Amino acid sequence: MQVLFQEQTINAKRKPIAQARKPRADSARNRQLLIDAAKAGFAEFGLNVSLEEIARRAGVGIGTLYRHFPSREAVVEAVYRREVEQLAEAVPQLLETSPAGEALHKWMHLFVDYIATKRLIAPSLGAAATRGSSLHATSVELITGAITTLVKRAVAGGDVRKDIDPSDLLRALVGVSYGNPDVGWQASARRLVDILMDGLRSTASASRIRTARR
Amino acid sequence: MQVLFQEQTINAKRKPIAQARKPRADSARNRQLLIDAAKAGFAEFGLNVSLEEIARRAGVGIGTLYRHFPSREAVVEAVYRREVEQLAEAVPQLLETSPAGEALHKWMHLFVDYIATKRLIAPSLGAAATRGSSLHATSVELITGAITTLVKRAVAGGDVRKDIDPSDLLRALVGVSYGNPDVGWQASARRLVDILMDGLRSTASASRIRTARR
DNA sequence: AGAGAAGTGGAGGGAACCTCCGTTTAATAT
DNA sequence: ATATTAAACGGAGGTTCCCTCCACTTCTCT
Repeated sequence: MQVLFQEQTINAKRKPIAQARKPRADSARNRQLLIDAAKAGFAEFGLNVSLEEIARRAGVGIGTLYRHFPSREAVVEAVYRREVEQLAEAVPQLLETSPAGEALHKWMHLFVDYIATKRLIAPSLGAAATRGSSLHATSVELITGAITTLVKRAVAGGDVRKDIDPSDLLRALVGVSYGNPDVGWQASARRLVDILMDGLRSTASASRIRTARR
Repeated sequence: MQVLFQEQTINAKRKPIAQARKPRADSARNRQLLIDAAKAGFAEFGLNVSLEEIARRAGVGIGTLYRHFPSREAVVEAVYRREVEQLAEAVPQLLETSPAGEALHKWMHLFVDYIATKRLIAPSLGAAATRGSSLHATSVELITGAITTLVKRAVAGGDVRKDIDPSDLLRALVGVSYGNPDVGWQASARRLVDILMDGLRSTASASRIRTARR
């Protein structure tokens, strides 16, 4: 006790300016585990999985979940946010391991998966991601950046035709993924992506399909 | 007991075919009270009012609510259904008490209110009212019928110009009501409705505004 | 008026939400 | 290496909501 007091006196000026200590490793890890568990839970039980089930799957206590995410909506938003980030982060990784054309193709399939989760959680995402929100803006930016990079590289590598506007391609992907809300849409979207990719590759008919300007 | 038996014997052939007895008065009344309470509850507390709160407001037990509506979604659907019915039923009543032009005008304001509730409960209406459902079909039919009648009468009465396509007008109303999801949209929609009505009345510029065919 | 069908109310069991706080653990100081 | 301590953890438990069940009441029809 005396020692304690002495120490305090000696270190009285210890924190003149907040010098944050390194964040704990387990905290970050648990956060990731929770997001993974949430995504899996949504997929398996639908949007109304109990938060306790999510915590159980992540192998953490319910209190931990609530410390990381104060509400259900915060959980949903985190899942969505990470989904978009992964889509963006996949780009360099794909470009490293595959030729540019193939990288673009694979990414387009990832995009279909992304839309699948987005559709699933959209109702609960609610106001957080409406047109105009910062979340929405960030997502659009990240995704546009990703596809632009991929297209540029594929064009540079001669894997796809030169007259591709990345925004048009993105619109095509969205169009392929939305609008058919039946059960088989995901498989259908995948097939359409493959066809789209074939179209991109063909240099022969470069003049036949003409994408609208903007 | 003997009497009982006799009666039964005498009336043995009472129900050769299911002959429903008249539904009880209190049942119908409670149903209405519940729908009213639900609409009020949604407006006051949002879409997640507890069903118990709704029952309380209606002055009935929770059991009664559940007998009438087996699920939350059923409650929401009933509210929506009645909203549409009221919109249709308002027509003859308006035409009785107002000149045809004014009746149309008033109805258009009712329509804005209708959209307000519809927007509120849409998320929970979910699959029940998607394009293609019978609920959706019925609603479109009722509403189209209503506005068509009103327009016809107003034209016949000389209150509005002759070149009005009811479907176009309906589209305009929808356009005026959707698309601006901010807080002031309802007031804005009302102002636009008034302007629209002024436009309908003016016979002078009948050629200036030309509605697209279908 | 009396019988019985139909409807009612609300207690109660179960599930999910969320808070609170005693315990544990990782990061830092010694 | 050890001590210290801020940060994070876990989960019991209070609260709220959901929904079922059934003893009781009320309405309709004879």
